[in-house]
Amino acid sequence: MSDVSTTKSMDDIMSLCKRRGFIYQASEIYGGVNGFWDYGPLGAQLKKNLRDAWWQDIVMNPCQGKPGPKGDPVSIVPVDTCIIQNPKVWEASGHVGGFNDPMVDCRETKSRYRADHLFCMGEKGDKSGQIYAFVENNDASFDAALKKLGKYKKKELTKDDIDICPLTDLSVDELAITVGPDAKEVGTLTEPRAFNLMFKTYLGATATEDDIAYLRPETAQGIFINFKNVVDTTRVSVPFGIAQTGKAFRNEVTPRNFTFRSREFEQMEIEFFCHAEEANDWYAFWRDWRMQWWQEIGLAGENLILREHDKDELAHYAKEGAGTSDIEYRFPFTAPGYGELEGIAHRSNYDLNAHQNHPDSNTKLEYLDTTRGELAKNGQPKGERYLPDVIEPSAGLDRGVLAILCEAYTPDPERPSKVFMKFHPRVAPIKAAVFPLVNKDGMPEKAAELHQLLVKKFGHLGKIETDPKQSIGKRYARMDEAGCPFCFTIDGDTLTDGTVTVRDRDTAEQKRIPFDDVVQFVATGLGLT
RNA sequence: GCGGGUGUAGCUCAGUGGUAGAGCGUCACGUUGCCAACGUGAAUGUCGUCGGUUCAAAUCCGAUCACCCGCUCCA
Repeated sequence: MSDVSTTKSMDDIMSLCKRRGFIYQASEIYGGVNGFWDYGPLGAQLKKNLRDAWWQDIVMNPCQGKPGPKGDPVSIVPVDTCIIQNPKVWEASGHVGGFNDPMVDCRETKSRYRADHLFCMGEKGDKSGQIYAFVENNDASFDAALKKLGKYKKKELTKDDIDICPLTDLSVDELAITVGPDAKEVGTLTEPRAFNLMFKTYLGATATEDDIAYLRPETAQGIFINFKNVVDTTRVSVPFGIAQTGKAFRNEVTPRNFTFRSREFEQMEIEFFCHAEEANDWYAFWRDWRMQWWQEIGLAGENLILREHDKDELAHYAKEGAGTSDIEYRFPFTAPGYGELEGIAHRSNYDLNAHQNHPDSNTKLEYLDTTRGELAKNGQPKGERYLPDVIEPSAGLDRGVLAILCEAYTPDPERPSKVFMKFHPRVAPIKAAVFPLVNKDGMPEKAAELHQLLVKKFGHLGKIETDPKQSIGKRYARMDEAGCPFCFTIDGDTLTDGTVTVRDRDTAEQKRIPFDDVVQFVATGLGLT
């Protein structure tokens, strides 16, 4: 395998992220806090640029003008919903149940099981003998437990000779005489412990159990609960999408792999609503276009893949739909495997249905589609009421940033910095740099002039750097590590013949262009023309 | 949550019981004419944290926190 990702060291990338101000450990001066990361000056701009690129290509100019499956323009509107919502939102969505799975650990085999997936067996009528646990719906596990029980009892046992009960029904004393699946010793299973993946907080100052609220574990539900508002107040019609970016929070059991699995993270989500008949086409459309988008933003190589989920790994809401695809990136820490950047899920009408049917919501969420239904006497369709299906392209912004950092990291022993960050110009935090060759003879003044010009023109897209100090090579090297695509150098000739040197980050090659062409050069380089 | 590893300057790391170091980076001044040039000078650390052993701890012991790896988990 010749891919570069396996030769890149995550330690080196993390070290550069710290050294150059991309990403810091959160609360570092207090020893850090597990699962949280702060973005430094370059990282914050990089992240904003990625978010802005998404916003531009999803909300402002959906799919860059690419028409949908039927040839119509893609319609998307934005929202910005709260991190804290009525807790009933999370009951309806299934998060309050699903995010509270109790787990059991085995001290002997170091295995962990979902407590509700474990069952145990003992000989009929024997209240004191050892109990043997096995994994639900796992014949091998069941047979092994039965065999161990038989060996313990020193007789052949069959299914008819045993009692079975859920592990969660066992008392502490019974757990102490239980042998775990795959275990040899008795009493190695821990008591079931709840792993609450949602962050809790309390509304109001009294902080009683009645005031519990949750930080959202995904931004999607904020969109679903506003579906009716958007339909009622905006001139949208199905098919259309609602998009938002924002923070979400999950109390991950094991935050790991730099920012890849953080407890606080930012999502970029679209919920695209369409008629069930068209859902499969829209699913394929979004899946392919989102893949193309990540490629265009700089993840063009073989480290990016589109992977269709197997049936057995589909989430509960996706069972009925066309499926789920992941756009995955081969990170240094996952190689040769991949880690998820974005999931495109066909959620059918699971979420709208759940909210409509929650006993306390009491709101009809059905959409009246006036383009469907039988024709009335006047020749107009009578309309059809339905809960739209949903295609959900849900991307992790922090994961996108991390993938871009990993992809951009390019070792190059030939250059002074030994490494440069090959960001796509669109996401590069520093768009251009202007340097006087030396800090005298009118060059700094000329450089300041060009710098101001570029700031005025491109400053809204990212940082325009300038620096009159130290040697030119040192300044180039710094820009290499920051991933600045273009450096313009003012020298003596600039003052006489009106040209500047432009240095290309990726090739380190230099050429002279007229001072007056610099703005156009940058515009072209950033893909603005 | 389990097991293993790591933790010393911004980064990479040396330092195995006796006055905290190096390289690079950063900053200042000078110099400098296209790839971390050079000269001079400077700043930066409760050696992750807390406790213990000791006349004496970066060093030994314990706990704890964070990160990395393997499990586990992952809407």
